[in-house]
Amino acid sequence: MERRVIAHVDMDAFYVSVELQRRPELRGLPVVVAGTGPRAVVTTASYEARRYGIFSATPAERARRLCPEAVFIPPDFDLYRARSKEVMVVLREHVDRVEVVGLDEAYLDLIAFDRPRAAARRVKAAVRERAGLGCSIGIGPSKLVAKVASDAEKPDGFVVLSREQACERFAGASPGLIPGIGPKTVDRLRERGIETLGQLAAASPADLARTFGERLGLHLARLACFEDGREIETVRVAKSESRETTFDTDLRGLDALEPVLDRLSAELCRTLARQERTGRTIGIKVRLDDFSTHTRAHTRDEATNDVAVVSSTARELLRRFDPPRPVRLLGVRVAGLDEAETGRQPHAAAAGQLELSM
DNA sequence: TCTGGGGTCCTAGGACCC
DNA sequence: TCTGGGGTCCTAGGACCC
Repeated sequence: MERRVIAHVDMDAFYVSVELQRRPELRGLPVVVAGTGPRAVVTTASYEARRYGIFSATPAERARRLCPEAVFIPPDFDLYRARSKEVMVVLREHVDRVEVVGLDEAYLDLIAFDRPRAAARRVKAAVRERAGLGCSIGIGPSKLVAKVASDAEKPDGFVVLSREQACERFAGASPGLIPGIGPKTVDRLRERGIETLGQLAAASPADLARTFGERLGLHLARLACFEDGREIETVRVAKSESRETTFDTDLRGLDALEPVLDRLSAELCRTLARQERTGRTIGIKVRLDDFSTHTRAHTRDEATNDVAVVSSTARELLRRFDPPRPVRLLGVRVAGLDEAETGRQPHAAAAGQLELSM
């Protein structure tokens, strides 16, 4: 494989840092960006707040109990999006090939630089100077090593690792350190006596394949050795777009749910229309009070972003699902966005029905 | 103390085609 | 009466990421 030099830039406590720029008097205090409703969760916590055990996805109610003195700020995503764009502009001024990941992360292809480390230092300084924001940077031969390196010493980190150094440095860490190995997989690994990355790296790939399936098993074996061949993708095109909402208290019955479905459909279609995108698959998502999540979808022959079509399809899917318990979350999704400009031919079966009905 | 919103990718099974 | 192999498309659920 080609030699590669990749940097991962991770903004430090991005949303909180942006908020602190307009409220500098809060610097050094526990600050939490979180929604206001009874079911809100923490979006970002300042490093001071993290010392109280408050992290992303902590329920806001719990965060308040953990640290009553903390300052709570409702999220302002329009602002974060705007500031994110500024940061990405700075990155692109320094590096040709940039892959943006969400609002606060990016991969940089540094292969063209004689001195990639110096280039990354310049990027870090420029982000601070131009945007007034701190970031952590990791550099490695793959996205995986770069990402883990950027996480290793944040905030304000700067870590360069070879694949071998990454293996050595994190051999004692939980497999959950690796992006892609989540809580469920960590549990399953622990059940098999694997508690560290070193143990995972030492496990036989054949054994892993037997327990986790061919694909996932071999994938885990590779991840444990920090082997990762993913390339930097400078353009990403969304394949689906959705709107969803969690109710402050559970809703029951179609009469209560359908107006919400209509509102979500309208918002979604407005966005799609503005971007001149259409999709063939219309779906709904329903989370019940027991937190079970159900999806239903219908794929049409023609792509659409027509609110009348999306709304009525979503209503029909909901009517057919007929939620058997109180509903906590409702969502609408349009997928298969603009996959082929021309649209597809109807299925033979569907075409047959059309003929019959004509 | 229950657990947001917006995404991606994978799997498994069924329908259907050649 | 017993019945292929490969491929695509679609749906539903689940794991995971930021």
